[in-house]
Amino acid sequence: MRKQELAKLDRTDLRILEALQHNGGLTNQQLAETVGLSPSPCSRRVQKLEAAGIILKRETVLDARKLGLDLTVIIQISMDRHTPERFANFEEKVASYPEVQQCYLVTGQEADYLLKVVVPDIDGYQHFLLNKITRIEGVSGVHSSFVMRRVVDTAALPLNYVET
Amino acid sequence: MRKQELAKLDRTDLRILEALQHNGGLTNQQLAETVGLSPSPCSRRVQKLEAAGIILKRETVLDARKLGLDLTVIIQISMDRHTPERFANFEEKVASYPEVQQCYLVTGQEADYLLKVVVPDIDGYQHFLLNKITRIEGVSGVHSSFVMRRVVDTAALPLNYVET
DNA sequence: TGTTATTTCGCAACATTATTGCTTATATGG
DNA sequence: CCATATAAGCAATAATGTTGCGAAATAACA
Repeated sequence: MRKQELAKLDRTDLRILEALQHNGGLTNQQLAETVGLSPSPCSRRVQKLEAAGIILKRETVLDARKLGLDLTVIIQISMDRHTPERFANFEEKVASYPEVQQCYLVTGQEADYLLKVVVPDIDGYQHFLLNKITRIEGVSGVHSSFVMRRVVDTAALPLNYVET
Repeated sequence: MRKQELAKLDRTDLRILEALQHNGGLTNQQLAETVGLSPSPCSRRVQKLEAAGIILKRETVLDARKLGLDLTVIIQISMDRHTPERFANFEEKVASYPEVQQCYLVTGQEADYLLKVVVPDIDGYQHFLLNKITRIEGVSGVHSSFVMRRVVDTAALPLNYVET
């Protein structure tokens, strides 16, 4: 995995990305006005950013509470054997569970994987843990932290670090 | 904070939400075809879902690597005193840092807060930690886990649990 | 610094898409 | 089984996105 080639972006591109990060529902006209451009070059820039893969995808964020999904859990998982096969199998299983919003392979002695899962309630979580996670081969340790308050939750990146 | 009143949604609403979750860039026409509806009732349903707050917002997801943001870190933070003032101050500070994508107040003895932050590299992380996080009053313990691989990363909720 | 080449802009025309009014159909409840 | 309410589809309208092209600005080079 070679070092990613950085695209050359000017301030206008960054302003576009910044605006879209926080409000993906903006129309091209609104976006154009926000960044001080007429609609046509604005649209062309967005197309370029999509073609370059800098804009990965659009997501629609739903209200979990209003859908009866009241429990979010952060799970730390450790594996007994660190073989590529175990890891591949674990990742494949985990990726197939709709409850899993995030799964990262991380450094650290306490855990190999960090997961964020969403379920309706404790019962649902117990079921998920016992019937799905702990049944995956190689899972040796599980530690759960329950989310009490969501202070920050966004996909927005710190674009202030990006060179122009 | 009383129990959230669940909206009554039929299968069509759920199909709309499911489609939009994974592809917020769908046009209303594409969405209508996906869920087997003509464009007008489809548009009206989406408007209702937005008005009801079930659709919270649209986000545009960017490629961190292509922007030179190569390091994602999960930070566990513990506080020395669990007073509301300390917590409020911490949360206010944390919410103002663009590097912070997520911050949750969680249960557990190891940590009070779990953060996910994005920075360009180790240097940037060190700077963030020393000049921002550890300077917040009350922060007594910090443990960092570095993300090596992103297995799953989505905002999509498990709508299979939602009653129709 | 003058000149050329390249890029990006904005206008206007065109194409596509979203939205609204209204009628018809489909459920719901008495 | 009829009355009422809810949602669907069609067609017209409104709004929005997109493209070609000439002008302007910017950058590159002599």
